[in-house]
Amino acid sequence: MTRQRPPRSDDPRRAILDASLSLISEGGIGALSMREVARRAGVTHGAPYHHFEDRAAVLAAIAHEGFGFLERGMRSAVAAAGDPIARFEAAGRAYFEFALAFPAHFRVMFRPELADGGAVPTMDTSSMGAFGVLLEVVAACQAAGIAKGLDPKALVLTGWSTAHGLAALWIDGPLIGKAALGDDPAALARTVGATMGRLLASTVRP
Amino acid sequence: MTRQRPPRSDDPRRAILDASLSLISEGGIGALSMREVARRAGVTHGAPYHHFEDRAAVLAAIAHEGFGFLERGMRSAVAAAGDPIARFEAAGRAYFEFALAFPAHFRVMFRPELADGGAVPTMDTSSMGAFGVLLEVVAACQAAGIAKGLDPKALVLTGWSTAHGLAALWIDGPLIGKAALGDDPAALARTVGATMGRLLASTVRP
DNA sequence: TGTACATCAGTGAACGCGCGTTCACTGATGTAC
DNA sequence: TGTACATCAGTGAACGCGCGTTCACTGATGTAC
Repeated sequence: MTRQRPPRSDDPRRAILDASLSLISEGGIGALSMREVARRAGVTHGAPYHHFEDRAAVLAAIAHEGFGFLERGMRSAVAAAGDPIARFEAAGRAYFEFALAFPAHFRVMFRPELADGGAVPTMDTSSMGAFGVLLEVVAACQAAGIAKGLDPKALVLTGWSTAHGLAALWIDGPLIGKAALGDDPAALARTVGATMGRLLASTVRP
Repeated sequence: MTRQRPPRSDDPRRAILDASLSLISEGGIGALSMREVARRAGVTHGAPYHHFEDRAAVLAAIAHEGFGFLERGMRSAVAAAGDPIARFEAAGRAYFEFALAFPAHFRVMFRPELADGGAVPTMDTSSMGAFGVLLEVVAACQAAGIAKGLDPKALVLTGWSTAHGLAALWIDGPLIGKAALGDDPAALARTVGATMGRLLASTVRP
């Protein structure tokens, strides 16, 4: 049988993506330049075009990878949590932790207008996985008597907004109230998660 | 007494800011170019430098203006609302409505890394006004027996994150679940606001 | 009312720069037989 | 094992472009007296 051909060097495509990600982490999407990426990857500026058609294709690849990471992170966090409210909190915290761990992916995923016209998958299609996780979690909450009177989709949107807002505030600049609440992101996530959890728990009449 | 000298033309500084805002609304901060601004304002590319020292100064002026709009919007919305929970909802909705009404300001305010190094006021100082509004509202809630057991600052952060997240998702691209929830922003704000309000209300034992 | 001056907004040429992208080419590494 | 060929990653020169910023200058509009 025919062997798979081994990569000729250590995955040059990956090297270009990684250089792009570090550039975006440091200076935002605007700082992503194909020439600087090539410099960081230690090649000449023509080389990246062997792996990506153009700059937009690099952004599209990053967004695609990011949506995958996000969904997998949320799924495994939810699976590891206990009761329904804990699962809801876990989903939100996984979202936030994804943003912390992959800030460049996060930035690209939610700025489609910067991708030069539609190369980045729209959230309506690509994010359905992560959206679905939240829907399942909310359904489990309501089956357990939590927040029974509320529209499940409204609850999903509220939870998503909260997690996204906290992540965006953290990533895009000095967080409001950072001084008052501490600048430990894990603590912030715990604080907000616990607040939402307590609010949900209070909907259950003993 | 000496008359104030009337403006020589119709506020050219304003014209430059407005051209910048429309550019940012359409293509993000990256689309703000001094030369394109001049074109839109109908002047040559040297003219804007009579009114702003450089590109970063334009962004700083926009951010400053935005923080003012935001605080005033939240204050008047809160003042017009009734009971404490309604005031909390009103503050969050005013935040979202500000982002809808002034998307370019909103983008600039929360992307300090793009302002070329600190010309944009940091949120820790400039946003204290809006932050203070939320703190007052939460204090009023707790005085009325709502969410008594929760840390007020945690509640403020949670509310802020929710409003910011909804706004960021709306502005930065196709909102998750837009298809499921409708694409009317006012309805979204009502949905999320009402959800938070119901959660808060359920903390009150009759 | 008239004259001298100051200020202001805008002009247009010029600077140097980094960028995205293309392209003919090189050299190394693999496969087929 | 040896030879011919294909593929792949990278090279480096070249293209045209829009950009931020500077600067000496013009002309209109105001003020002082």
